[in-house]
Amino acid sequence: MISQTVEYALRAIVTIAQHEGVPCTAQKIAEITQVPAPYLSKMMQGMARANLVVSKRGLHGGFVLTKDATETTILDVIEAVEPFQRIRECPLGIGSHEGALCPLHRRLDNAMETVEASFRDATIAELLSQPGSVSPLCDEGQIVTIDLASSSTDTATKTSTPRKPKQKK
Amino acid sequence: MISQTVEYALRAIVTIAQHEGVPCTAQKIAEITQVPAPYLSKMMQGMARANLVVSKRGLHGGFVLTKDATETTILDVIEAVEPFQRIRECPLGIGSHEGALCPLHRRLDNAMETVEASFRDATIAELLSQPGSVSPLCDEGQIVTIDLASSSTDTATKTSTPRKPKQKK
DNA sequence: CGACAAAAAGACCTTTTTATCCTCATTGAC
DNA sequence: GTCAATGAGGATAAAAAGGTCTTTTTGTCG
Repeated sequence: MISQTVEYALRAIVTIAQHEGVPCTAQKIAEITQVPAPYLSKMMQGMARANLVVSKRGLHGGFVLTKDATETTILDVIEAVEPFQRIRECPLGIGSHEGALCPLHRRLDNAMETVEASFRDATIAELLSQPGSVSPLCDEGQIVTIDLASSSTDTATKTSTPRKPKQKK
Repeated sequence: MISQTVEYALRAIVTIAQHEGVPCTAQKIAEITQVPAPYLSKMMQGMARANLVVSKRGLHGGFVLTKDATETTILDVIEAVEPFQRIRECPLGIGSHEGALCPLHRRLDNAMETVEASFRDATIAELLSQPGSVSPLCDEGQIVTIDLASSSTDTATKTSTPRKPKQKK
């Protein structure tokens, strides 16, 4: 129901949001979110075009949120990578009055409306670490961050370390 | 959000339900629902396997609902053609406790849960013609039915698809 | 300035979904 | 029993989604 691409995009945005202000390279985001790096790159282009993120080239470049995490919604992200499709008129060409859908399509569209509303209502900020909750992107207790020091080889020692839901940098 | 296949399947089921008890051939259903005939055939096989419909071969054969339209839900139809996918565990392998999703995936799954519930709650019967409502499958006021009388020779306004002479063996 | 790091862009490949075709098996009417 | 209508099923094809690779552009830093 939610496409792979949308899933990827949301993971990426959450990751960027977690690093508030510090540019994340496509490579790093890909590692953290486990999204194929070249594909993520491509997606990020779309998100940049949609003005969700700003890209900075060159050394210490990467992606940063354009707006605050409280001002970007899940729906924004979805729309950026593939338009959310509501049913606005009858899929069969016949008898199409604007806004007058048959019971079937009305039902389907109602469900979509609910989802759309739910996603429009959810900001990225709400998806970040919250007290008493599991951390974003599912790593129990520990937030996966970019280790700016160790740049090349090893990736984030993912030891099942103490649960400390505190966003460190 | 709703795949083409699901959309087709629902149109087909509604059409069959409208003809309460009278078998509908794949050909007829395809015409009414504007679904590619061979593709619809394939789908119907799946629905028959899922026990939503019973197929009858031979002359005057076709498809009929297995149960009453009040006992089949939209969700049943969806499940028949492609399983409804909830998020049960973290898509990233890490830190997966059962039932403990991160805020992102919890949000997404919540939306899915709502949709699932909505579809489980909606029976096919509710999608049929209702007083004061637009008719099923969007044809304003008029229900599209199979014309049983004119079966053999050329029938109504068909979209540039002349009946091709079946090659005999 | 020149070397290097990073995103942008676009060509290409793979898998899944959607759609078609053709032959066989079944069934009811006569 | 014969025959024509009808679904079943497999093989194939076209289109879309998902994914990879290479080159170009743009920026930072020494």
